Amino acid sequence: MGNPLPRDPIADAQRNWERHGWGDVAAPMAAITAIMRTQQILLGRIEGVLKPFGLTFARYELLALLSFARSGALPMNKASALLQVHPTSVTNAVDRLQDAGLVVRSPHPTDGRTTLIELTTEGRTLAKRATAALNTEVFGQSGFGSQDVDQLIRILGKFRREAGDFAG
Amino acid sequence: MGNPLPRDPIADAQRNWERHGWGDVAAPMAAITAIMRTQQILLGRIEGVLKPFGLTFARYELLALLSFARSGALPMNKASALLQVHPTSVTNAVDRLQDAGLVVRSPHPTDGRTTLIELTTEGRTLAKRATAALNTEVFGQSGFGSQDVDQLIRILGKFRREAGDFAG
DNA sequence: TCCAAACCCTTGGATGTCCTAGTATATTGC
DNA sequence: GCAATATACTAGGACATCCAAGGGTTTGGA
Repeated sequence: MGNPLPRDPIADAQRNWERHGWGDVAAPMAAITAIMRTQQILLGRIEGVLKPFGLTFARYELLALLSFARSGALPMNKASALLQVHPTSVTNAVDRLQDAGLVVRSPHPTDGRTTLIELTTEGRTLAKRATAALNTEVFGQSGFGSQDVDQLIRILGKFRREAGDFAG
Repeated sequence: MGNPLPRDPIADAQRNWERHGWGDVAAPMAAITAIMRTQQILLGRIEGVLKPFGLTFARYELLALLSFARSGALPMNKASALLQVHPTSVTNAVDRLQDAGLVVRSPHPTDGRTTLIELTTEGRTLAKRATAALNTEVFGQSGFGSQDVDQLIRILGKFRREAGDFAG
């Protein structure tokens, strides 16, 4: 699945769009396709780094989120909102993290509907180690120049706000 | 799963990273996380537009790829390489597209190992209609400014080349 | 010539995501 | 106070992605 192609398939697609009379949306199409592909590449790198820890990106994200919560615990619906994934995805991740002994479910003290997810000691330790690995092996050598990083944060931040991700 | 958050969770994460002594990689982490989230938003829009056509993004991509091939047919391994997905993902997509009558498998004329995927007439028609819908409803109103589109294409193009996606 | 290595596709299994529906608990309104 | 509505989580199902392994076909070197 891996050898480099002789030509950029996205640039080719953009030319195809123009050739078929869709020149007005060819550039945004190319930009969006590039985002999809870049995400795929980055996710692959991240999963590769996390694999030795027995973690996937989805589980890592939850672990990291918990590790930054003051108490090390969060309601499931809060985690779902912050991670911006469907509640059932959180249920799934918690099931597996709990099986691995990294988190535990505990009842909410006042709301009987709510379940709290709580980091165990091993969970907290693993989150720390996995974060260190990601920082060194992925974020520290992203391949984006410093100015490009700023541009991405600006452009995508504006996009996310307009898409209704957050107020501000 | 949908109300806007009061604050940008990625900006919060970036602050958390800085607070924990990872200031040197906090910005790339934020940029990468923003790419992941942006991809998720865009994929959601795309799937929403394709749903009425009975297509998913994976199936649409294959259909579109075939519709741009001169002969309307491609070997499966070629499709796998161009779409940059695992061969088994192509097998899966072709199974479903074939069930829907949009493509057919045919043997390669000279290489007995290879299977060609070929568009049917319905497949070609549906590809056209789905592309028109995506152009109008997603690419035509991406929310990215024209200069931002250029920046994204430039930054992500460089990234993909350095990641080994294509030579050039 | 002929057999081992390389290549192509598919099957089976693990994960993750979403949606729909169902159960349990809280909150609201009359 | 009690019924109607809203909220929180989970079970089951549809899809997609990857990896590992298996069976058929081609290629290439001894």
